[in-house]
Amino acid sequence: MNKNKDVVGEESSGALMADVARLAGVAISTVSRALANPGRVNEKTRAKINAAARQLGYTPNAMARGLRVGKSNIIMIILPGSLYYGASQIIPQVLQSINKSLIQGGYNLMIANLDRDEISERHILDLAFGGSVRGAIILSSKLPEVDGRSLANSGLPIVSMLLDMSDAGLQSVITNDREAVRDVTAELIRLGHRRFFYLAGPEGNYHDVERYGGVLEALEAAGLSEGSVRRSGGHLDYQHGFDIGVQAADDFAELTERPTAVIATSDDMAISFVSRVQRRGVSIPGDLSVVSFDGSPVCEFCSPPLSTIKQPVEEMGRAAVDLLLGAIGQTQTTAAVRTVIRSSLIPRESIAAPKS
Amino acid sequence: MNKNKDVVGEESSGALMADVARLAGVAISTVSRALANPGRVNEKTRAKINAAARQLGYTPNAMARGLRVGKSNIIMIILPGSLYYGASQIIPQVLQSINKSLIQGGYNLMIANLDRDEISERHILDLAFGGSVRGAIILSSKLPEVDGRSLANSGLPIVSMLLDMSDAGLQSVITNDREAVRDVTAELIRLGHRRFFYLAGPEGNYHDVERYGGVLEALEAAGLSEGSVRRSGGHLDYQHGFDIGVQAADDFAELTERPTAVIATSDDMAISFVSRVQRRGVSIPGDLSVVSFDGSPVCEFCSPPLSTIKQPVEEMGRAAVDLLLGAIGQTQTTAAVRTVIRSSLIPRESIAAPKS
DNA sequence: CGGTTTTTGGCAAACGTTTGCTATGCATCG
DNA sequence: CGATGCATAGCAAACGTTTGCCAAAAACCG
Repeated sequence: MNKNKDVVGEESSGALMADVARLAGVAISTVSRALANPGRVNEKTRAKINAAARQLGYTPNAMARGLRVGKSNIIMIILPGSLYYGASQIIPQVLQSINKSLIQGGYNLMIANLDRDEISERHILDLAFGGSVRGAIILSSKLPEVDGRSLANSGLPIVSMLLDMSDAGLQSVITNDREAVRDVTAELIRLGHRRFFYLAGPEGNYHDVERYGGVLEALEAAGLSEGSVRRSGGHLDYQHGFDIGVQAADDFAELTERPTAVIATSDDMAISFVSRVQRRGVSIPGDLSVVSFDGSPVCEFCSPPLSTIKQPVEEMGRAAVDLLLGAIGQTQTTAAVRTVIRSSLIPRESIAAPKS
Repeated sequence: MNKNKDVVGEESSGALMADVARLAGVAISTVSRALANPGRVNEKTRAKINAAARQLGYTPNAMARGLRVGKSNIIMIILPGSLYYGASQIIPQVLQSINKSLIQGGYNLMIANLDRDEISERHILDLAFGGSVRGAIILSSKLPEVDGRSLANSGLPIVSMLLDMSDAGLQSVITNDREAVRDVTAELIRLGHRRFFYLAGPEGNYHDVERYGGVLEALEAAGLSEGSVRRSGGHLDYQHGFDIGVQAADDFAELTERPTAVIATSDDMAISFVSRVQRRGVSIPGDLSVVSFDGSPVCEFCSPPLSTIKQPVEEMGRAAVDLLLGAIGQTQTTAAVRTVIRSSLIPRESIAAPKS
């Protein structure tokens, strides 16, 4: 469009390596080596080449490079369903953390959404098999697989996050869901609670299984029966956490012998649940203690401030990237391992000893 | 690794177009045309080719294609700073909406973070000038620019979102910040409020300027002086919304003649502010009405439920993608236009007439 | 049935890098 | 002083597609 006479010889097509070579008075191959390799070219020539490159505003073409070396520098993150829940920032935080680590390693992050349809699976497989991406971080329990192509044998390094998929042969970075819930349940028992209300995620979901497992372990350890806990929810996804909490408040209201402590599998559930039962006159923590999972910052500003188990999202993201980049470096596929990073309870006023 | 004798001739390198051609007994070029072009090849040959492709699990190499045609199918979204705020899901929602629309158009989404450092700017410029991306959606008021390369003259189609950058020549998809705040302020005035407290975003920030402008417009229209509103905040970024609210609660407590209505520029600010002033015995909406901006779902479950101006994030995302893909189709760069999608107030219990 | 048009398929040249191999220059060594 | 080695630079062949151009075949027309 606009021809500016000065230093930036901007053609609409952009400067090529050949242009740089010409300007610097060397061969193309020398330019390539000067820009990428370390000591392969004379320091003086390199300086000349760098100057020429800068003057032309030269940027190497990533696709040409990728084609030649057979590698891309793009990592794909496979997200299940929605990117956002009610108030939880888990996924965005993961994204942020992963992206940051990736960039430091010279990689770029591409988003892939794995919905329940075949289209999105095919899309992801095209990315994987089409050489577009160099590795994947997956936050879903289902590996895309269509028409005999499966992400599992794409040859790509894959790391699982949040879910333990080491059984499926994937390096997994997870938190100690079960243990964390067990500990907080034990603490509630220690405070004197004997009847529990559990707000469940989708039936069979990894997190729900683990977290509920934690509750049961604590009950058993304290000699309490499985009947001490009532489940609510179980049919909705985590992204509908608010709805689950609202529903659960209704369920709760109908109970004759009311539990004294609530364990919610996500902050969203806890937040909407608390809001609704308070409206019905239930006092927290007077009548009911509440604790939930995720560690959303907003919990601090609820009334009362909500106790929550904080997931170490940043650390998990970093760890996942480290593992992935490590795997990219190797030729060997390392045996699947679990990397567990501990969650920790942030105790706040929503927990107290039961009244009676 | 494992050689399976059956249908999936999976070499570690993957099937090539040449393999498909050989299996189908045609030339490479015919395969290319059969897979991409519409009517250029006989229906029967095409069927044979499709069968062969499927049998081999063939996936075209995206980088080779990209190199040849000089185009990628990746769109980059340039995000300023953090991906997550306190409880607001604006950015994740944008991401989700954009990604969804993009995939339908056959494009992929790459994330680029524009921090305040030169590294990230350079990174983005490399992406833009290196042919990696086909277009960009930017959520920042600053266009990356380093060493004479500037995103502005990268030749890429760019669409701005949330911020009006039509002055800088960018198509912009925005909401009516100013008007929405003006209307809600007017409504508060109508209810009888005369003294306002305004929780500000960072000084000079587009959204803050617009929203505060809306307040002032409403005041003026009602014949109230600019002194009717006190500002608090202004030095922190939106991502520290909770901190702003906490701070503002302190400021508020020190005022001798207290405002009766609060207008917060983000839900986060409102949430933490409300939490803190309630603790000091301020009753909402009895002593103080509160309204904020964003429309975070969590506002419904605050006590009292918070009135908030809901941004049409999904729609804006869709619109931005439509514009971008439109611009990609054209050779002409269309003149910069603003696309405004209206926000709307979700009225809840946090607003009432002032006491006296 | 020869000539003309239309369809269909193949050849080979791009696209912009990287990199193995070779050529050159220069210093070092016997 | 000739031979050997080492550093540096250049040539040209890849990488896996797409596509302009041409050839062959088929269909159509007079």
